[in-house]
Amino acid sequence: MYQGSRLNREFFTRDVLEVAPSLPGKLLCVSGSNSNVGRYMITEVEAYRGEEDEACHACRGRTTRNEIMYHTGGFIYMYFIYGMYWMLNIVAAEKGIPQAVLIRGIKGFNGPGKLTKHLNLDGSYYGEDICESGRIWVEDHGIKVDIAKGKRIGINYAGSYWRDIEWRYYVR
DNA sequence: TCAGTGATTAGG
DNA sequence: CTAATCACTGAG
Repeated sequence: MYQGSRLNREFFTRDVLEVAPSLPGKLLCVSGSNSNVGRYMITEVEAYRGEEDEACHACRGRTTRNEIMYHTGGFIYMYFIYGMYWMLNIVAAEKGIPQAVLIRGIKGFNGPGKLTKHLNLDGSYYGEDICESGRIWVEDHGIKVDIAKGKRIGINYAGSYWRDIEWRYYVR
């Protein structure tokens, strides 16, 4: 079976506006408890970019929850929302710059809450290094996809500039 | 449109 | 300690 190349530190330490649009078409790989590996094509992501971004969790500075966003790119930021759902994010940029990509959809399971539930991703993945981890990583299989972009979802509390900026990228 | 559901956060 | 909030989902 063809093994794609694993995305490395160099890939994730770029600015989130470079990392996010290059993720749709890549394969999210998760090692199950039975040691089988599931591979799922990423179909939709959103970029959250620094303390100035009013929709970013780091917009009010560093907290216990968003601490990992300040690490160098490639670490996983998981958080629990609405009492039910885990959200999967991958940290981007250099150390000290809080940026992350929210994985909103994979082929067959669109919706950030649905995909984490299906893949059994929870808080135990918080801080996992997606460049080195044995249970979650991302591969490039050379799949070419047509990327579209639009406004981010569910951030109506943010000011109009941040609410309307088109930082959601998805497979057309 | 709206409720479910509980961690996180700011503020006393 | 309290109360408000929330990068969602599914039902009506």
